[in-house]
Amino acid sequence: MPPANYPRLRVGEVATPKVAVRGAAGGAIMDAMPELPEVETIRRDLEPHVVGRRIVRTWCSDGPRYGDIHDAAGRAILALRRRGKYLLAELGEVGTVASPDAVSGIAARELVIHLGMSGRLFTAASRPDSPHLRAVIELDGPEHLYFDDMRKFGQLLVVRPGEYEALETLAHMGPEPLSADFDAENFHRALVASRAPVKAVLLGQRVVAGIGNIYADEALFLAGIHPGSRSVSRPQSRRLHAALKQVLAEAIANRGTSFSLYRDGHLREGNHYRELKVYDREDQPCPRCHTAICKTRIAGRGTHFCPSCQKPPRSTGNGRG
DNA sequence: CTGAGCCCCTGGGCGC
DNA sequence: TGCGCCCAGGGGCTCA
Repeated sequence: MPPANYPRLRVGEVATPKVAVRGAAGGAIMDAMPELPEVETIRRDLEPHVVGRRIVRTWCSDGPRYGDIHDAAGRAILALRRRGKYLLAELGEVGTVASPDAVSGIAARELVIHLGMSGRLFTAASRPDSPHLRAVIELDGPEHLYFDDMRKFGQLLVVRPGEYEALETLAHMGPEPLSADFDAENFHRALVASRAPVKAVLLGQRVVAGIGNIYADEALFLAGIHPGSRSVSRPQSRRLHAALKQVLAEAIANRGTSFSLYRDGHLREGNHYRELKVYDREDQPCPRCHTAICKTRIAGRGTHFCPSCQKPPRSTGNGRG
């Protein structure tokens, strides 16, 4: 069963990153962890509802992660962008009209939003009845923007555009994996330069942006690379480069992993959840070779891989010694 | 500087 | 049946 007291979305709300999903192995409920595809899905859903609107006022619950958004009041939302797992709402000067000219203008502030593990960002006509509501951004339209976050790992912050001193990860974010900036040769060089397990490099956000635990496991499986490998060959890094693009693009097309909703007492699986090859599939047969999927712990995270398709490197990481 | 590991936080699952 | 421990994880932080 999903959390009984977790607020159900009302009709008209959009994009829920936090939903209940049936674990394929044990029937366990797991959270939808917002990674790049989930955040991008939310961005696309919210964009037509918030861009061009003015922020009338804001409210935040107490806590170090939700303060400092009151400077957003009085500003128009010029654009809603995404960087890695962060949402960036570009805000205009106080009092300026959200005209098409203003929308194309230069932002005066940025509202930075990170959903953490359980954050939900959605628009609604009225304040949702939730014990985990952390922030309200009232707009000059029929709907307001709400941030709900059960586990309090999310973050809201208003900064001057591009000034991310308080956000170390965002300040040092690597290239967007689905953009031309994500260069295969640079990616290979970065992997070779690090002595950390390849999965830890993917999760680090500095070499490539937006990769979380699910898509790290999926991409490494697709590329046939052991997640604990500390050295990758050029062919391997090229496969991983392509696998990351493929996995993320497919997940976006499916509106992200774990987007099932709890309705009328029934659980429905998310669109991309059923496409997962290794994540949360411990002891189930590998879709490629039918070997049982293994689960271990790498970089402090649960890590799933096929021990047959993703063999650990012997010495140099290149099968040819 | 870099990698490893802990911590934050909450609720579901499960062991005793 | 009920209590309480353990787990999940993104990113910030500390320590070696």
